[in-house]
Amino acid sequence: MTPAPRRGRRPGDPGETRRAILDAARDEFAASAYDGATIRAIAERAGVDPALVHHHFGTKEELFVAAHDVEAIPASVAAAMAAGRGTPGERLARAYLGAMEANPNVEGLLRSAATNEHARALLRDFMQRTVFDAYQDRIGGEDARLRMGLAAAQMLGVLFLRRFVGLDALAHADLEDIVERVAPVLDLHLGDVRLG
Amino acid sequence: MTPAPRRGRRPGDPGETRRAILDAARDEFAASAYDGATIRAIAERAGVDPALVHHHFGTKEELFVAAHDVEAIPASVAAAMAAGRGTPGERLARAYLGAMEANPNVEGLLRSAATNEHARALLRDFMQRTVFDAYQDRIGGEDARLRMGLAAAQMLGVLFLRRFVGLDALAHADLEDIVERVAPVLDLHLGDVRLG
DNA sequence: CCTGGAATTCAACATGCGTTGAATACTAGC
DNA sequence: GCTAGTATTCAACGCATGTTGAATTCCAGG
Repeated sequence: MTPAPRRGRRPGDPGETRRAILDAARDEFAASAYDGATIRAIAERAGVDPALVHHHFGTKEELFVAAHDVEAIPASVAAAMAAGRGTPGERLARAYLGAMEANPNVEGLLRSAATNEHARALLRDFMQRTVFDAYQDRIGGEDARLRMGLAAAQMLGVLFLRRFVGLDALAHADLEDIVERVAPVLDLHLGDVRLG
Repeated sequence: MTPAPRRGRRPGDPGETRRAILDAARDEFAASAYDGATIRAIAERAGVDPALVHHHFGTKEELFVAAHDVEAIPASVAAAMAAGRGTPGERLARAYLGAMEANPNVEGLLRSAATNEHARALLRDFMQRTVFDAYQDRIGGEDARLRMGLAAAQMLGVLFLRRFVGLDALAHADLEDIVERVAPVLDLHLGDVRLG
């Protein structure tokens, strides 16, 4: 009994439609990665014609970039870290693993980075410029970036096996349980981090 | 001046063509992952018509499975580990990281597991049945599988950032350098492993 | 109230994909 | 040496995809 969708502009705020498309794109990219996600599927999820997606966001790559505005993430992670309890490693692990699991952005970006050149560049720049640069001077030593990379690798590998591969041992484990075990690794890699 | 390829069977061993196709498939899957790799590209890489790929290996999924016969990997890894030097963690790290970097199989499987359901199942089964089961009783404790998962996550995350994302700090680092830093993490996760 | 522009759908396009069936060339068993 | 089967290419089908242009409906400014 859904009334046949008619042509032409609708009454109401077009900004809402824009947001709906962005949300749909985030979810679809997270579920199927860049190459697997189709404009048609995103449009359907948003209850909209595929052509409208192009009208608002241009090409598929531009939509991907628009949907993965990662600049907002670091602030929320920093807040979670400042409010956290335990050793630096524990607070880092809880904040980052939590953020990665909660944010479809991150899942979409990671899934796509494994296959798509553009997503790869986006993730690389995000990690290097937005994350690593921010911690650079709070971590001693000349090999600071290598050690940050290894710490990131531990957390990212967990996400990979937990969400993408679905490895039983990790997929069914409690996140706090994992945090407890990942924390000492971060402390080992990073040494004494001064947070905040 | 390449002679126009003529129709019909060629003189010589057809097994060689089969092998060429398998090699091409491995490389192409490693470079572009399951969804990105096309039968046409594989065929071209092997210097062969796309239809021949189907004739020999059936559907694309069947080709993927045939190209990723991972059963042979554990044996070579075990050998590298037995001959290795250093702590258990060091030997594990060197053997597995080395094998992952040397084997296009692994790269293709990992890249594809991020997006494709079938590859995911293949990798999951490989890790659980072929790797984890083999170490199960050599590692103490009830949470052995969780700890193995975390150890695997550290190594896998390194590969992900190094090869897929191309994170500078890891991509340009010497592998032996990484081995030295990953080793204590494995020892931390796994405790005292009895190798061999 | 009228008019220019923005939002929205529809229909279609070109392209690339996995796959198939027929046609041809070689090989092995009788 | 014939004959059944296999290896190989060619041409094509059917489908899904990203993208575009025209048609229609609403909104905002004069």
